[in-house]
Amino acid sequence: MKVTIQDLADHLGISKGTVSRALRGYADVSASTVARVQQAAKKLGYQPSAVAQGIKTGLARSVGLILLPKSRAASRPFLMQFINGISTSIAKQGYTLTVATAQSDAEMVELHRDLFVQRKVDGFILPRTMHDDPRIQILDQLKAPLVLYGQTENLTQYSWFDINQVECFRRATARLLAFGHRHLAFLGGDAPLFYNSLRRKGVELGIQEFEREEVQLQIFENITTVPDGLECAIRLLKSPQPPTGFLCALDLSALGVIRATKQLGLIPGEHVSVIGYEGIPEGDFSEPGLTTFEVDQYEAGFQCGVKLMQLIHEKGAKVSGTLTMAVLLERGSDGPVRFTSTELATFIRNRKRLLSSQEKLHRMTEKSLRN
Amino acid sequence: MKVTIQDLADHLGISKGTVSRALRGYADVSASTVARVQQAAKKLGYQPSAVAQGIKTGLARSVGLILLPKSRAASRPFLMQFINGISTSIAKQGYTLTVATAQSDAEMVELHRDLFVQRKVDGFILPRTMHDDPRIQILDQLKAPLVLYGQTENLTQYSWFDINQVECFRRATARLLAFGHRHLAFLGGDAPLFYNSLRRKGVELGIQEFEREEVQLQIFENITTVPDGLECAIRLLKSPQPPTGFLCALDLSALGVIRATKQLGLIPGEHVSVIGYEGIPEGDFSEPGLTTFEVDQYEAGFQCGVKLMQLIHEKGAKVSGTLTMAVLLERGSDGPVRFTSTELATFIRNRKRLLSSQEKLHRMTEKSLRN
DNA sequence: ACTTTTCACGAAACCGGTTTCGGCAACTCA
DNA sequence: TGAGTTGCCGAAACCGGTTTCGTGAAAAGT
Repeated sequence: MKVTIQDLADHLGISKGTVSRALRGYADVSASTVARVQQAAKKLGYQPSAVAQGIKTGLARSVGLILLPKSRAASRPFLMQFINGISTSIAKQGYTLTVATAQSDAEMVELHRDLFVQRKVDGFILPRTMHDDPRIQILDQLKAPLVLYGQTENLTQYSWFDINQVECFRRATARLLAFGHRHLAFLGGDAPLFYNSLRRKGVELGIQEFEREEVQLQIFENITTVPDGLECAIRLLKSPQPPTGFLCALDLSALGVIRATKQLGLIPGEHVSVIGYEGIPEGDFSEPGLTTFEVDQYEAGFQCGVKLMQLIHEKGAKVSGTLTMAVLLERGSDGPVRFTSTELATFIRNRKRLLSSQEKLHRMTEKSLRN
Repeated sequence: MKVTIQDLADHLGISKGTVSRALRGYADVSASTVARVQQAAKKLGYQPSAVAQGIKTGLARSVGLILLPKSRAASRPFLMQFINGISTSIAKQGYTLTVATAQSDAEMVELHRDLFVQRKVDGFILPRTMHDDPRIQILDQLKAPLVLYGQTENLTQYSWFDINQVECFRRATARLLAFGHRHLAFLGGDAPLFYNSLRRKGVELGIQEFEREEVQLQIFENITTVPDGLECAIRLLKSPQPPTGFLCALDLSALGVIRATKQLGLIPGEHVSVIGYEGIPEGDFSEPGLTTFEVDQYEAGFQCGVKLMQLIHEKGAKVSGTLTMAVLLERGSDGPVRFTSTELATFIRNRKRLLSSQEKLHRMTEKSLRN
């Protein structure tokens, strides 16, 4: 049924060793034999079994990517593109991508170990790097090749790829300051993940560089979902000194902030400014659209794949790190400051009056135009 | 460095054959030896190489999923959950998921063939089934186990899992009819994909079952993106007999319709009704929220994985198909009919007057309440 | 007590490739 | 023409497991 190297050798009347050498491109095979073998291989549809090859070479020709879908509702809109990037970059060398999911951090570490000792994969791409990432520790022990998508401590020891998130948030901060905002809030994401420190650092850097006036900054962490962002923003906006500019580590929390803004009868982008990070599609469907940094996940996956291939194949290859930028999508959720913090607080206190009268007028308008 | 079965055998002073039999659970090994072997395996951290195992068993212990990311901007929000479902269902049997991407239909077919003849995977899950799916044809030739996520012709020959999309769209149609809509439009998706026929059939069925009054239905195809939906809806709404209810095969096109509605100064859910399908997160962020059918992609992946494991392991296992339902998320984008088609046309013609006066009133309101 | 069966394990073949080694034939060079 | 190269290929070892086969010793049966 399935054609093996022995079948091919028998068909050609030569030994399987010669067939193998011919196909692997060894020098000590005559050009004519190579041609004959290649032709016959194509004719019979022979392709070497990756499994059988792996046993001698010690390589599975596969790289691992282990995901942690925290909740069943979690959506990763760009996973497809990240996977696409990895897959296309490693396909050139005959590699494929093995994807697995873990339900907890502990299980995730185990999975990495098992997949590597079972030789199901030859190396790993580690997304969502943490502080003192336990995956790195175990893979170090096993001397498993790895590439980080993100940064961590001791960066010189590993290959990694990342967006310059510090710079992104520095620019976002400078942007809001240039718009005249003086009361800012930073809504951080998952505290244990390394990206969070970087984004916060960017904000702090942006404020530090700004020397014209005094700036107020409030910092929060673990604001990772829309409800988180909504709740946090409501609380802040109802306080006596509400921020007029929100810097959100995640688009999701930024969308929550926008919702909060509207619930209070404010217009996002006019009364309050919001900037997010990631570029998820939802950001284009909120009203106004979310100003955010769009990350090219295909490129990220591609670069991680390239780096991992280097580590696996070029023995003694040195590790390398790469930083790139995300592009700012200027949509409508931020803009020149309209109110000072104090004015905003007053405005919000009057929101009920505003809302009810607006609604009345709206109804009147429509009725008068019904036909 | 890496501990092999021979190392383990030497360490215990027994033959590697016995070690293998002990670990595989053969009967002809004494209980005491089994215990000793298992203990030593755990102590030395021995795990059999999947590659080496595969050569004798002929199995790679991996299943394939090949994706087609049409454009680099494409987002599949629930891919994560689909993958999670597959991965968890096959992990029990020691299987992992191999994911690859193809850039064209032809490449996709090739990839399936190559991955199978190279024995990188033991079977496939095929999402997004097409009419006369070329993947199925080639995999049939190779006698490769496969499970469809979706339906196709000759369904009795394959294992498959799907949402009852006919029923979903029948219900959606019945819902709009019950709301009093009598002019409907169906915005279909990718014409070559099988789901499109099913969803259209559901709409036609819903209308057919409705016997009270005459119903107008307009059908369109290949409306797969937000701009597609926007453009199509604008055109329809500006026509002399605009539909008052839109049935969209895809949430994305439904979101486009909602945008169009607003551009024309109409209120979605009041002046015009829109229903989508899939349950993408963006649908919750449009205003109003999109009424749609939410598909449990985790469950879909899980069931596909289970079925594929059966095909691979239980030889002579019979194929099986499963239909389940998606749940209707009733958000704000649909509701009781307000205008007949003719009234709506008139209303839309007056939209400019409406819009400009609304805006004026809005500005007045705000100014009067500034402080 | 002798045969038969069962138990538990070692030896070896095998899976489908890769890679080393050795040798024959042709070719080069003196 | 004989010795030394070189080119090309077959034979066989090897990779790390699984599985079959055979056998010695202990247990069971008569």
